[in-house]
Amino acid sequence: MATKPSIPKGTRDFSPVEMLRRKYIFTTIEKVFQKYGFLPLETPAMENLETLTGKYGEEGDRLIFRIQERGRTFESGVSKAVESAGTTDLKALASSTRKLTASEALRYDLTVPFARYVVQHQNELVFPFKRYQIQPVWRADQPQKGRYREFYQCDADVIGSKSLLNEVDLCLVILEVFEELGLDVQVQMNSRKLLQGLGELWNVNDRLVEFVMILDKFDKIGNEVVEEYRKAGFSDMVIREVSAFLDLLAEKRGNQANIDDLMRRFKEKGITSGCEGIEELLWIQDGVVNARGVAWENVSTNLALARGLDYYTGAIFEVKALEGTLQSSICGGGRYDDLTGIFGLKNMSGVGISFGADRIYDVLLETGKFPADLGGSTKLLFANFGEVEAMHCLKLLRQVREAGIAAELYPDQVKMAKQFKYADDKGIAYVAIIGENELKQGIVTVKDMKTGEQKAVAQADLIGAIQ
RNA sequence: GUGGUUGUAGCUCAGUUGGUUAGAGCGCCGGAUUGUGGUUCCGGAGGUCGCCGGUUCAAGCCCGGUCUACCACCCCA
Repeated sequence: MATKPSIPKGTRDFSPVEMLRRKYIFTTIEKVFQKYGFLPLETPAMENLETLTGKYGEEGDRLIFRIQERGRTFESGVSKAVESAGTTDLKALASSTRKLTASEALRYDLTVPFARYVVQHQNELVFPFKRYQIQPVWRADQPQKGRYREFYQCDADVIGSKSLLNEVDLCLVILEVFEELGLDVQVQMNSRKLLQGLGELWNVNDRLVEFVMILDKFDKIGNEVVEEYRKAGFSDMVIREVSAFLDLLAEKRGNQANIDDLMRRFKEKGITSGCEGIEELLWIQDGVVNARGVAWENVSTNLALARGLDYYTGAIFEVKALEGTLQSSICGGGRYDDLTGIFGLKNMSGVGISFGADRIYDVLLETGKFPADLGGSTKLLFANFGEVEAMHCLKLLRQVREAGIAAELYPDQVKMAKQFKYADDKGIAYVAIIGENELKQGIVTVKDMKTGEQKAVAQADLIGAIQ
């Protein structure tokens, strides 16, 4: 017997009901993007491997799905590797074999392909270039709740402008999208410059990435990060400073006093990056408040926020749902000063955000926030009484459809119970009955499936009867 | 990639210290109702117990492996 069919791990099928909900999310996001002047872009599912490698850090490289090409089997890769390396040492061969068996890969995110696109088409684009992109991405990760190997990202980026107005605009996009979706969220901001300032302040810049990664765990494990710093071998001075800093943070996160104090210390020591970082964050916050007319307490600074991506250089954002049980972020983004530099185009600063549609879906489902009626279902079903009646219905069917009403004719002449059950299962609002009697009299019996009421109307009045 | 939990009908789950033919509810199909769904009543179908192997006279139950989903780490949307 054939084994049960299945799909690869971390991937999903989407049923019609699920698709209606997903489209609701996509169109909500897309409408906001368009309203802010972003234009659509699509790039291929696969990129050249070298376009992607080295852009997401060591861990990211491992999570890239490589495509094994025709005629480049693992065996041929191994033998070529042995040939060129002149060794049979397994470890030495592993990496070169991988390179020889794949030269293409599935996209890992939308930002890097976007950067590649900008560089390739720099002469045709109008800068600042604002694009949005809603497409699936793939990661060879270990699946978990809210973590898939194939999922959609909804990105909006502005490239070719250093203005912080772009950051403000993107914040407004985030707030508007979640407002439209009816979801309470917390938008957290931080700045790479500020984090670098901290590094200078405590003299840990030689290990800044490691330092920041541990700091990022603060939200999750709290003061245990102090222990992590100790384990990682940071000096007593650093540990003392950090833990005092964290105490302040826990007490009054994002508090003005906290930030003022930090600013004062940056100034004393002449740490310009730290000062800039703080000034920028305050400027962005002012802008958001100014635009909306009111302070928005759900936009806050989180000095312990980091984002793993190597390319962020300025402000960074992360959004978490305040409802539901999902702890991971549902939207993230930031400024990157030199993303296109690696592809040969210098001085192209950009800033972007990315919505995780699949996670947003999970949260909306869990919290019951999807609208009850997402449309998509037929409004009127013509019952089928046989060939003569069906032929007659086709005319009416066309009229109803021309009026913009989704309608269908049951394709088979089967007993009424079955046709009504079909209408019921599909959530069809009305059933039009034209049997022998109705045909003779030129009328149609219309049944309201919700109330069960039934009335006979002239066929010319059918459309009026179902609105 | 490392460690842990899990898997029985389409769905949610029972299944005793290993012991005849593996159960329930919901759903599905048929009938009561040859022009009426959602309610009611009657009947029916559907499972090599995730997959492969082992122990045993005997395995849904014990052991090993593997896959999936989930959880922690890592990282992230």
